[in-house]
Amino acid sequence: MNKSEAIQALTALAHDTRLDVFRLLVEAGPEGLAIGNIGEMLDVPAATLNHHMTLMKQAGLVKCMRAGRKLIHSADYDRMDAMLSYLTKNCCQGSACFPGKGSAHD
Amino acid sequence: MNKSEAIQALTALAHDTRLDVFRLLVEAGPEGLAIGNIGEMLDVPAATLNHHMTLMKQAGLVKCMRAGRKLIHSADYDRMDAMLSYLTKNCCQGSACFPGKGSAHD
DNA sequence: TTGTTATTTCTATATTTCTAGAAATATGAA
DNA sequence: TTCATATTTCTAGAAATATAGAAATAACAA
Repeated sequence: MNKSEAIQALTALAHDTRLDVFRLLVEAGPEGLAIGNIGEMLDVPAATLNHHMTLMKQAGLVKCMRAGRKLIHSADYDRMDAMLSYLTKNCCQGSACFPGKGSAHD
Repeated sequence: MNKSEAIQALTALAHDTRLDVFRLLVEAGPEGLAIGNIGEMLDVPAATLNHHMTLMKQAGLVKCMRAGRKLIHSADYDRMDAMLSYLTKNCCQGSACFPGKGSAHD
């Protein structure tokens, strides 16, 4: 992951609705959720939600597969991991900012 | 750290210049850097840089102390750690998104 | 006090992001 | 094909963020 990808992922999470969506998708696990379901749960109009999902997909934090007429969205844990890893490696010089704690991402 | 604080910290890092600033401050260590020095290093006008520093200070990622006529800014590692911890705990359900890796933030 | 350096505030403009209704498109069922 | 459901695209206005020049403020030195 490079810098602009990391910024994209950070931006994707730095929004109230999008953070809610990501958490829902993490809870939902690999089976994921359809946009319609997410929209109901969070009470967000389809067009607005679609805009946010597009950003998250572009950032790579959300994957999407069609199942019939539903589009199943799920969280990409690896991408999230890569972003956290980028932050600790490139912004915190390894574990430098976590003295005595070590890193989850060696 | 609560959700809106986490979003504030994510937003603070999700910007090209601000991410550069944070990295510079991490490299500089506890001695920190004056805004003027940062502005020279990154070639950003003082007013623009001040705007970004204000956001980062509000997000708690940057601390600031006066030393003579210079204002020394330094990275707040604890805040960064708190944000990463919030993300893994609240968005990834503990170590759920890092199978077999454990967490740096227990 | 006067001057110099460092930073912030004021201000305005430019740009980007957010929101969501309406229309279009895609899928599958009857 | 016709209909219902699911999602996306189009569109436009609203809101937020970014940029930076100029003026104001703060600290210290001479």
